[in-house]
Amino acid sequence: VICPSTTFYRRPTPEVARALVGKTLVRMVRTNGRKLRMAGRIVETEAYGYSDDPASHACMGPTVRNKVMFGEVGRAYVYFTYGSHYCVNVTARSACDAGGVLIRAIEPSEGIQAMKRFRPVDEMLSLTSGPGKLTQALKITSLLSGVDMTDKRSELYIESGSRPVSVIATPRIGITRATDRQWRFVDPASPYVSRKIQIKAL
DNA sequence: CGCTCGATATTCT
DNA sequence: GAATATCGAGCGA
Repeated sequence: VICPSTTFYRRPTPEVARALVGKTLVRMVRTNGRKLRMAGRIVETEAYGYSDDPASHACMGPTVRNKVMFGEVGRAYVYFTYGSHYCVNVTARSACDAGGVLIRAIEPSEGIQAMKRFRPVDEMLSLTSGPGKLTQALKITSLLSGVDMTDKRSELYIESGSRPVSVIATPRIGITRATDRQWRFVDPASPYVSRKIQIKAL
């Protein structure tokens, strides 16, 4: 098992977002000298980029919060929103400027008991089927912002996974600008996608 | 089931 | 002061 390198992330952000569907998100937690591994298959992503993307945190230029998006690719950009939720991105872009890929949902594969401890829920399907849910289940906070996700030694990283049979592009969710862009990428076979796939109006 | 609405704090205007 | 890359309780069908 290998980790996609910085080369993988040095491409147009929507292309990276699409390619990340099927990869494995890994979270290592150290507790009492023990290593605990939690992992899941990425089934939903969204691309955010560029100064010409009005929906992106980066569109107004670098600030204290978003500066990671302007740094090296393949790093974690974690932010806090709506007063109670964290969201995790991987930085990615082709050339200058900025960009990142929001990880919106994963399908749990390893360390499920641990995830349930960090995020107690009745329904298994509610464990990691959303950007704020999966960060809680994997114990991801802004303390992890900036970590190198191309490195196995990190507490949070991405491994190569299995290629999905198909990937569908839809408009992004929860934003008010640039809603026409098809920059959300979903594995339609997974029950863990955060919302039903929108059918195009005829 | 599906939809509406309120919580809550960090960030930027 | 306003907005926010969300979630879940509460309601009605």
